[in-house]
Amino acid sequence: MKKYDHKKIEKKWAKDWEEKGIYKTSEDSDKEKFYILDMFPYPSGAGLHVGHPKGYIATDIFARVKRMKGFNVLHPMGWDAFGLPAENFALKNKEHPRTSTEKNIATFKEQLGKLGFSYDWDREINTTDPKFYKWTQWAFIQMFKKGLAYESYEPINWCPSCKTGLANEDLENGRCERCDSEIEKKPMRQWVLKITDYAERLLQDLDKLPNWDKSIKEMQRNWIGKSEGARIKFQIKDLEKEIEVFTTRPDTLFGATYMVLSPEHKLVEELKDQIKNWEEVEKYQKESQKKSEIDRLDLTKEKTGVQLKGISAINPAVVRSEGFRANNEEIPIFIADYVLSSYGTGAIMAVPAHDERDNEFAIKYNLPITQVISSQTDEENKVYTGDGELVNSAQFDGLSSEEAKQKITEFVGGKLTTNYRLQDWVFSRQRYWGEPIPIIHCEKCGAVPIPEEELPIELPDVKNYEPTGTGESPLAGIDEWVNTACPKCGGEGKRETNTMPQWAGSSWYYLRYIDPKNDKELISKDKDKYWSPVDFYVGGAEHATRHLIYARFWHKFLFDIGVLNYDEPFERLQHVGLILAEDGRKMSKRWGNVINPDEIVEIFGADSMRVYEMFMGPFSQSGSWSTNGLVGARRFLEKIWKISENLTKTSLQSKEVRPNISDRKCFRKEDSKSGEDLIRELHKTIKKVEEDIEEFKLNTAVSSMMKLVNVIEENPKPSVGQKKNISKESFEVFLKILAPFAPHITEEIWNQLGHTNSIHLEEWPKYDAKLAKDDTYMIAIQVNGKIRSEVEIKAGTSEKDLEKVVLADEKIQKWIGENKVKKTIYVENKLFSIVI
RNA sequence: GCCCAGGUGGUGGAAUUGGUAUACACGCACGACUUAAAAUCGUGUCUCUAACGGGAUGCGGGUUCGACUCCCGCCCUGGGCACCA
Repeated sequence: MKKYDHKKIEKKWAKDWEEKGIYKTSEDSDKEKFYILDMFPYPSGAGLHVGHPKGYIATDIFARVKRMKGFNVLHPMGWDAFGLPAENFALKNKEHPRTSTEKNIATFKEQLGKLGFSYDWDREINTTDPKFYKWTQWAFIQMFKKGLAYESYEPINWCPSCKTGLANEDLENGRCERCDSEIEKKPMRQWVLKITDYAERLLQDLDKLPNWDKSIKEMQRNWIGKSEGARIKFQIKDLEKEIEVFTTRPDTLFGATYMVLSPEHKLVEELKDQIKNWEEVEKYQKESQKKSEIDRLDLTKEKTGVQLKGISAINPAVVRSEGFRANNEEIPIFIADYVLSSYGTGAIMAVPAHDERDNEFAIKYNLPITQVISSQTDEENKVYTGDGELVNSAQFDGLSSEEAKQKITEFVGGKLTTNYRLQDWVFSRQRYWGEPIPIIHCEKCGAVPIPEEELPIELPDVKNYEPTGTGESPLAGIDEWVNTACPKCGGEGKRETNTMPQWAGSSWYYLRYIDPKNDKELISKDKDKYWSPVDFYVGGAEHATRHLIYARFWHKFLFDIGVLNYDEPFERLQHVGLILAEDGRKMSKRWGNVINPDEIVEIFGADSMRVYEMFMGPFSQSGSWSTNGLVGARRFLEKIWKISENLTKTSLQSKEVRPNISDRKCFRKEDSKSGEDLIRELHKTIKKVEEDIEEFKLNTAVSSMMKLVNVIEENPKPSVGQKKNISKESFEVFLKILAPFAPHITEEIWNQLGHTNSIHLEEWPKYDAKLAKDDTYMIAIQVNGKIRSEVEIKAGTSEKDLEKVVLADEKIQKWIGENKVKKTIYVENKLFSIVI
């Protein structure tokens, strides 16, 4: 018997497929299209580990099935190659990010090449390719022209010792991870995209996406964070200044007993001369800069704040209610870090009777707590955050919260508004390795976009990747590049030296695969019409909010300016769970627990790895790698190899016409004595595998095929001396459903069985619905919810007939005894329950 | 802390979505083959009990003839929290 030599087989067929180009996508628009996409990888220097391909394997299986079902499939791959690691690598090793990136891509591509993926590499894209980022820059210019890109001073984390901006991830307890210096917030001129203009649509259109994971939609809803409320202005006493607050509870306005500004609020600076305890205030502002938003919002941490002494605000509702002027008309103003400048107006009215945080703060600083919504509990100082009937609210007493929200807002000249937690997107980085922002600054004309015909603005080479010390990008040091003419007036201009964030290219890359060579436009109308949207998008759950919201935003924008025909990019979305190392931690160089797929492919073969990764567990769940577990997948393939060996020995003499798989005759009874059972099992398996793949339950698809193989092995041989336990035709049907999972071994066996075409170009087998069902069932019999016996029935037995059999059952009679049967319940073909 | 997932044998997991809990696989034990080992094949493998039976799906309660599944309250683990990719 020949050995299952995976190395030889896998190499042979990988070469063959490439030569024949069997996975090339066509533009044949008569066929129905299917666009299935993986989130493209960042080609890091570390290469692939066994976790990366999990999602790629699953989409590859799906793509292969769709091809077999006759779809024109687009299944491409590319590289998200701008980003910080390449730049840091360049800093250390003085190697241009372009060269290190190219090397990494080559490594990734070689590794992926061993895993049997059916990508159409003619459509490969790379975000760092000027031909690609020309269109990233083009899209930015369109946004600029529509007023969606603007400049603003935004705070960044600044390390005064490294003289560079830092990501939140590079911080450790508010200190620089590298040099341990304390971080400052430094305002930096930034380009910002007005994604908030799209907040409502991004939220509403989630309803158009029934085939997205519910949890991801929920996370996006919360990220967008819509809340209805009002903006209300509070006068500062004796001064010509106002504080505007956003509140979701204007109905509780009479209960506002103090106000809080975020420490960064610009009024604080403006009121410097009136604030008597300025030193204390300034100190608090500095302290709060060090805290992250997460710390500031932590409900378990004790609230802190400082009163702005010397000034106070007037509660507009109280002051306007004649005869109601109590001592709570004038209220103190605080700054406290539990109020964020990025949310609402950066200022709140505090209602300690009806808000948890305000309540905690009020108790700590001994501030009055005025109940204005009646609640069931009469407990003093108890927070009640629900709606209810107004009390202590002058002429509004007795109204419901809902009515009062509108009436009180009106009464004080406020405005009912909607607020979103979503913030505008800071879209510039003071880095080298990113897309140059195509803007020229002119003293006369301001920020001027570069004329479209001059795109792309290529990233120039720099001598030095070191931070400039001013926080500007290394590009700022290249005078001959920076200094240029203003495209509008021809006068002196300076190029924008900020680059785009790594998210830019990934916000629209999926469109480029559709039309990768188009030099005239981002995408041609016809191709967009045929291929869009992406039918199925698979990737990590860590992208649930940012990447997926950014991409939806760009897509909607491109739709609005007429580039695209539909306003949602991804029809179906599925997230992939991580593969952790055997020790349960993330795979990382740092822990020394990385498993390289090259080794696995070498020892066990790509097919075994593919089958194992799908079999590990539910696709979206993370789990630990186990090389032991992989052995099971390998054994499964070896069993199949063995069955095929027996087949080729004994059955090749029977020359068959190509079987018509929908014809039940092709599963011949002569398979064996129990051929009928085997045929049923085969049809059940086709059905199960097909349905499971559609639902992305790839683990149970594999297990059902394993079951079938066990049945084939157990199946008695038809006669002495003959080793065949399944007919060639039936086995070939099985091979076809296995082919998407294990493309190499199935192709090899298919070839050995005498076929000259590729199994991957075969049609997906159709199952016979009648044969995919059992003809007898075991019915469990319960008495008062406990299983007491079981009976076998033929399919189609009526409930009445079954009841007779059940009640005649000795064991059941014993359990019923003298009791009366109150009720019976029949679950078809499963269970019969008796209640006594 | 907030948002989103998840918790089932020694291990990864299955369970037609309220209907026989532990499919499939790994591991382990015993047996067959072998001079021997590996590989392969076969048998067994949640737990208590001599048995009849009983108990188990993170913990505590509830709804139901019936709960891994639904509801309430806890505990633990993972992902995200806006400059990681």
